[in-house]
Amino acid sequence: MEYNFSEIEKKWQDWWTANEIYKVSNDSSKPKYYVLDMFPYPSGAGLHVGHPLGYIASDIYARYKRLKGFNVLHPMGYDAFGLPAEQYAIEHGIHPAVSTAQNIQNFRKQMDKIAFSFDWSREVNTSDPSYYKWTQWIFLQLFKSFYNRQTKKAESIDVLVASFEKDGNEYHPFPNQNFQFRPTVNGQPSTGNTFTAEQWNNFSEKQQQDILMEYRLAYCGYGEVNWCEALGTVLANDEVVNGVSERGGYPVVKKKLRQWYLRITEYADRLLEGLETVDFSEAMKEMQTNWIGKSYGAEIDFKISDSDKKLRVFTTRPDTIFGVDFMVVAPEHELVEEITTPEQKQEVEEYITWVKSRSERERMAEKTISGAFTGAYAINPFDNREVPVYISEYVLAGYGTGAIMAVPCGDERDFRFAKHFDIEITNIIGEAFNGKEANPTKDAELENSNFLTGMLMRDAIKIVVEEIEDLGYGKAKVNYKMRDAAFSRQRYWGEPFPIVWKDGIAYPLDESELPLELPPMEDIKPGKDGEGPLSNNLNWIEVPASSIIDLTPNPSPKERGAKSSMPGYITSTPEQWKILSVYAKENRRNKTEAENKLWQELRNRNLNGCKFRRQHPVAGYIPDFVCLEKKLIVEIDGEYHNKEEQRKFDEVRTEWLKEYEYKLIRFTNDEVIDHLPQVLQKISESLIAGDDTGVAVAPSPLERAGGEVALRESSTMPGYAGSSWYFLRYMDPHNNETFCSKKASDYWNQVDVYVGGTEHAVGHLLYSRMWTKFLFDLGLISFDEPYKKLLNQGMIQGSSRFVYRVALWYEGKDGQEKPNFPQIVVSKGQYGNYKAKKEEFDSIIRTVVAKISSSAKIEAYSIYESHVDVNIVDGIELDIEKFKQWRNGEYANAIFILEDGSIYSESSTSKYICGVETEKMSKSKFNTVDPSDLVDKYGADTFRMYEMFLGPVEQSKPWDTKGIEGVHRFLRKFWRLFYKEVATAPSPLERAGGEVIVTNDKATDAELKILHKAIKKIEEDTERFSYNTAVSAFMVCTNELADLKCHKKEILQPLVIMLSSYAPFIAEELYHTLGNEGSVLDAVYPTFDAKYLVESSKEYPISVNGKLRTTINISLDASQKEVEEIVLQNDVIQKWLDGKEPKKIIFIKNRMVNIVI
RNA sequence: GCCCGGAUGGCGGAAUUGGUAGACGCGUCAGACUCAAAAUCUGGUAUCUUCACGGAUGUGCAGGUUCGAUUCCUGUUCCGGGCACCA
Repeated sequence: MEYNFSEIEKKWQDWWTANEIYKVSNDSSKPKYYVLDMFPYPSGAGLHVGHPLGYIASDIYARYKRLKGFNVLHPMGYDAFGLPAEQYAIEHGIHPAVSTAQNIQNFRKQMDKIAFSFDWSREVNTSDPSYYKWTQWIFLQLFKSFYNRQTKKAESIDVLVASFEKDGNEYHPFPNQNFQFRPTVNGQPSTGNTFTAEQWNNFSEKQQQDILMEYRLAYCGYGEVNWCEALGTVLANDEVVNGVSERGGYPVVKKKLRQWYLRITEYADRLLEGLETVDFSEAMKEMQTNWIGKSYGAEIDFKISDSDKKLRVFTTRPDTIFGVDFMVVAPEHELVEEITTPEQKQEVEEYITWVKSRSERERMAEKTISGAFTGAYAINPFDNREVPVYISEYVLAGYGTGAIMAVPCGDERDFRFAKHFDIEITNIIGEAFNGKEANPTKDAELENSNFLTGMLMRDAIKIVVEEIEDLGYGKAKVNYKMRDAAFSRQRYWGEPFPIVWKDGIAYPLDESELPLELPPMEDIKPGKDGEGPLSNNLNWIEVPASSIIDLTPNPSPKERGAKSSMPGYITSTPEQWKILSVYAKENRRNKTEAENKLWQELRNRNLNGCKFRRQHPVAGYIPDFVCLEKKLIVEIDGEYHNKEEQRKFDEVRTEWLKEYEYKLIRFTNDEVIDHLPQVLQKISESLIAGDDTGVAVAPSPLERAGGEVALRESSTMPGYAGSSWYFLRYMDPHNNETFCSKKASDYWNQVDVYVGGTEHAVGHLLYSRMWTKFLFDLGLISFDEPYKKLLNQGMIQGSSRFVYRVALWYEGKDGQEKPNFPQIVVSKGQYGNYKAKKEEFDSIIRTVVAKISSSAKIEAYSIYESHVDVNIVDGIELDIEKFKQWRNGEYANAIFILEDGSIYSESSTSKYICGVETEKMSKSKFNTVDPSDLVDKYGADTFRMYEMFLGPVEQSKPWDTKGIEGVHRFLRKFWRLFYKEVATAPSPLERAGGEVIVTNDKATDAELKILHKAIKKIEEDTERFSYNTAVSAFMVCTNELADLKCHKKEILQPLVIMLSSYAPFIAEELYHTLGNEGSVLDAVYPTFDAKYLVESSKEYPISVNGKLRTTINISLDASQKEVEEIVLQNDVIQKWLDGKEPKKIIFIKNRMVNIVI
């Protein structure tokens, strides 16, 4: 029988689904194992071959662990909030919920083909209210908590309030030392950053709340963002290029906006300590450590000359205090304005304006020195030396105190700055400084340094710090590079904050009001003054103030009878139409029985003379039937609608259509088929009612509240909110009482293996580690690190293919390309000639042009590289016929100059060779490969094994489809160990007569050796995620068994079981071929027995002076002396010794022998 | 600019602890089967040199440590990832 993968894969996929083979219980006597993939963002582009790499790796491991007797949790879901969907909505008018639902369906379809052992009953989606209810809930806990530095954990804010009431903030100073606390009590300004219990009790509510905000783990503050006025929106650093927006090229400036933050800095030390308890790569730990950036140093205050102001700097090198030649302050530092002298004012302001347009990335990456002198001088507290104060972009406001003391002899940037501004450099390290470049050493002896002179810098640090503290010039300080995490986005498509503002105070919603659902909005555009799009939705954003005080639930938009400011159109915009009409056409083709039945009645104005349209786009939706005049939509719920996610989708749709003042009625499939007359009656009634059923407009909240209105937070949460805790939700995905029951999290505990890319090294991984620690502090879970082990998967890069297009210019055409002239493309080798042997190539082009037109004369020509779809290139050879059809026949009439310089015709023997380059995989580069295409062609098993065979999981590598055949051949060869194949038969049909050839004969030692060698290798490799070598071990052992013509069940069954984690379909089929009942997933992993691999001798490599000269077979029992004798007698060695005595003979048992002469 | 990775035949890669560099697969060449093609099977395939045996060179580049280095150290080049609103 032939290995018919499509039949086999369909068969077992259905069988597994029917038997719910992947369903995992929280209740099992087996030990647990949790294998998790990083959340995918369901992008519109669908999966490409890079995505499944990690999923296959984790799937193999999950299946392997199951065979090893574990209860394995291996879930999948979607990180579905995000900017791309919102951007798509803005550009195409398709609601994010809709495009996201479509994308998810597409992802799921693609994933299902690859046979992942995901327990889909646990699927989560961060944009689903039943999920983000708990994201909001955790946010509220963060909001209601502070970090108690005494107990080193998060605690309820009530604890803090109680402490304030009793002792003021004596025991809990403000976490942010830069915070300037200046409330007035009874008209008197307070001093310092402390307040007493009495003061606290006398503060107004607003004052108290402002103070508490300084402690909350989720708090609202102000932060600088890249603001683009023209787009009315905030931009990411990489969306800003040279001071203008990447999209549109509009100016971008820094702007302070109100932002929510997570006080992750409070967890900095614990995040560092935690790294010691987890199994992450050293590189990963290093990246996180560097990100947190803990450094020890000192804060020193410098007085400003002729002023009462002080400039506070942070330095890690207080030992260089006598080498300070100038100060540099961040341009946005609040002191700048106060200390700048009138003469310098203009220069400073101009510089600040310029810096405002620079992204932080640009500022850090900039090599060119820039800055401006403020005109002010700072006084070194130790020697009273006055040094100039500059501003420069290389000092960032957010790091340290936003000001540095510059020591040009010890710091490279300071040195370059000094050179640029001609500042005299003080040398405090003698010969260690050569005057040409700074020397950042800590090991030089200090000179010119007052009381430190003669000391080693390293030792001086401690002494200066003590001195600084004693003299009151400053204090020792631990600094972190990490900043609090900005937690709000001025976007629509994210979790709404469960916060209501009134008189500048943030009130949390009552937990019973969660989830606070994202309201449907038709037009997603930025709000005013940097507010999020939600601020435009007055019906949602405005809340009666009374609802805060008594915490009564707010009426839903539905209850309020939302009415939007709808634009006039009743059907889709041209843009929407363009996209949706394709789907609509598809839907019309694939009509169901019910749809057809109803359509026959509705068409031709059968019902009240109203015209119905079928699958006609309305806004961003395609209703089954719509009567545009009466604004009535009729939907039929087929099987398709029974799915959970589809229902959600439908709810959104209904909500939306209401906004358009459409009415929607819905029937089930069965109703239409079995009760058509009743259905028609109902539609008819709705049509009549439709005449006067305008949506009632309820009074606005403002009216109801009698003018007392509070506002919801208009920002939404960032992408990492939902993904910071999702691993917990999988444990208990349907729980309506809590985010995850303690019982479930106690059972599943930490994620044992977490698979994902290094691009998440410092973002997602740090945030989710912090959330875990927080939930642990509150006692909600019993572990404080989410991921026990991390496996980093490499990226799969695209392998782009190029054709070389000749652009011709003709005489008299003014540098214009002649229209209607066939395209000319040249093969890669000829493109090489164009560069190397121009004359030879010129004559080819002339010949070609002459052939096309005798009159055309070329003035000049040049050649451009142009991406071509990798899927129509076989390796590097272009499929010319497919290429001619590509992109609607853009190249249909093209002339191809082949590798040998000839012109392509049907009888050509030469080929068209494409250029190759490794680039990021992206649609615009035509180098994406859809896994589904490969699965269709070779089967999921082949695809899975090939992805693993490409190379180590951790390593990035370019994708090349070419090698997949080899893996496919291996699976067929493996198949032939079980089934006889008449290879010489002329057709597959005739070859299919082969029968099962597995025998129950006793295996020979040689066969057992092959088997156990494979068990050892494959088990070890699987255990350490070295899948490429494991696949290779399968190949080796299959080749060896085929050579021995071994068809014994004793040998084959263990192999099938091992193979099942890599190629589950073929393994399941062959497992049944061997006569087993049940699924191979529940088989037991074979046990390795070392006794089959015992060797008595080894073919030793013999080197002379480290160079291999020969090999000799020597018994493994031989002693060094015996080995020396054997080796020295060997002819080859004799020759190399050339009569000399060896100085030394190195013998390492079971390894090698080396003779040193 | 800063932090983290990576670099081995024509290609993807192997060498797990410093011990036979190139396993396995692709590609390619030759052969078998076939009227032919496909499929399948067998064998060769780092480079240079040699009729051959063999020899020399070779793991981005330049050094170093070692009896011995793809592996350890120093420097350096190029490529990839991250740098806080892409996820």
